[in-house]
Amino acid sequence: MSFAAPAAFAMCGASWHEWPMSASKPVSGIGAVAARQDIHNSDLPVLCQSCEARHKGICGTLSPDQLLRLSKHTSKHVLEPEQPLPSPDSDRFANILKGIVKLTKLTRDGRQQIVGLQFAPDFLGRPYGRQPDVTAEAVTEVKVCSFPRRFVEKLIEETPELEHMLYQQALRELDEARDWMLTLGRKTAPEKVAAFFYLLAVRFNPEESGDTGRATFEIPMKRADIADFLGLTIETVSRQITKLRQAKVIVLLENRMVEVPDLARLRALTEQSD
Amino acid sequence: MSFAAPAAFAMCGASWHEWPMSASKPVSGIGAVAARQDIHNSDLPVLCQSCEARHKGICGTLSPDQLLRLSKHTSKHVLEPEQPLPSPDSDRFANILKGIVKLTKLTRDGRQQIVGLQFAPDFLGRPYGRQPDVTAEAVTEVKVCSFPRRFVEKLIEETPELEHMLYQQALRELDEARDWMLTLGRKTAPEKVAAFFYLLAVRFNPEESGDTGRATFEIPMKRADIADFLGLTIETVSRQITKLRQAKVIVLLENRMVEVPDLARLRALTEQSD
DNA sequence: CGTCCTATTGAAATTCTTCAACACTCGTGG
DNA sequence: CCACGAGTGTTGAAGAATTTCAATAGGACG
Repeated sequence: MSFAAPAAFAMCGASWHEWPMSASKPVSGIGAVAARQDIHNSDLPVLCQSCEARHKGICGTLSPDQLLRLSKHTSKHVLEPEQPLPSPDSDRFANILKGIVKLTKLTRDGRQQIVGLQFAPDFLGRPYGRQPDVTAEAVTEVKVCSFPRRFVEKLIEETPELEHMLYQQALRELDEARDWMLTLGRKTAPEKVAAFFYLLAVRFNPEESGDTGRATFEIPMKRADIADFLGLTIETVSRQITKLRQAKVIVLLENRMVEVPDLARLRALTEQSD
Repeated sequence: MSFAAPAAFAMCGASWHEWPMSASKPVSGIGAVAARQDIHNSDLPVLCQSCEARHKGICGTLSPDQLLRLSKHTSKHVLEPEQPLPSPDSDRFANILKGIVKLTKLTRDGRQQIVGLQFAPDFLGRPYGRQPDVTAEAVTEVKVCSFPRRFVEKLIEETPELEHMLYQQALRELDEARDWMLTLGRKTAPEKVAAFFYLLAVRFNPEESGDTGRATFEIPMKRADIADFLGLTIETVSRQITKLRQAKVIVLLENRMVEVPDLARLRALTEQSD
């Protein structure tokens, strides 16, 4: 099944703030954050009640009153793969409810690097000043809530808990970015591709990441995205995948479905130690 | 001139928490942050009064009372190049008062990647949980104030302004990390080295970074550090520096002193557009 | 003066990219 | 029903960029 984009959405060009707000449904997530667990569904804006991100995400730090005010400025959208989201310094912020979003950077001659992958319930936006030259695009089908930048910034100022949660997310992203810098700067193509699959395996099979087990998952992006993530060419990625398959480290069920029979073996390839 | 390390300091091994606290002088920075500008020097702990970081840094967000309490747990240290600092998840946090600190990551077989460079008055530490496998080392001579992790964490909890400032720093570091990811993943060796020199030129000559001017600065690290920063080998770095010199984009006065006659020309090499 | 550390340079080897051809899937329209 | 084209992925061969290995030079220091 799939969530079809609203018709009006098809008119959406490259810029987020041109989104037809009339087509949007206000919505928000409520959180199961400790301090707020005593809030009942009935206290909340109608559209937050059924929000997929209710148990996590920034909305969990907000009071019912704040949620209500926010929901008045909120719109919910579905994006198809490749559709642009507000760049992190645009005039709208957003919350990912479902799907994967890539943050990319470009050189003048068109070389591209993915500098971040974000999943639900991540917050998308760069409070306080601009983040130069970063573009956000849907990788998979993506559902988001979006809000006016100004409104969220005001909310942050009056809600230390919200800023706290955003700080946590920033720290997490920073950890991930630095992990990836080691991969980009110092690892070989085989290691990079193995690291990518290992990343996916752990992300999508968190329970069995005891390293003793197997994992099955769908590669959520096309080869070009993988290449842009790893700092390689499509061809090199393809060749390395072929080698992993020949070595029986992975089994490709379809083009996108992968089975890893032995996670420990895959992880070993992540970082050659000889 | 140089700040000699205290004698007791010479015994300091790889781990920060073994620092001889008896040899430390309590100290702290006070900030010229708006909300606190009405504070007089005389209200402050003696050692904060002469702190080099007084006009910026995290201490600027603290009340005189908080500063006083903090200063009781604070020690000041001088580190020589290559000396380790507390890794970002150790049990001590710190504030850089002077010098440059590198954050590095290692693969099992010893390949190294610098994932962050920090300057005064940056805060060193990773509140809330661990940052796996990151090491911090002095690049130049470094002066720091250090504090017990627990104490700072408590301070953060009770001071939203402090958390705000740390959030700002995290966002800045994230921007820088992502900028660098583009360089690591998608730029050629000549571009990488040019980007490195451009970074230094802008950092150390911020006034004249109007791109019309010249810049003179000292490369604050050795070739091995540059290589680890750029994801290259020492030899490649050396060769690219030679080429920049031959092309008269830079003039090497000594091994470490660099003059850039035309910043715009250097910047152009940062990202080939043909 | 010898040693250690840092930096440079050259030549060979390797890795990755580039260029080019081909295969597969899916939807459209004849 | 099949042909066509666009989008995606794979594979091969040649070329380019970077690393590796090895040799040398300069400076600091005892």
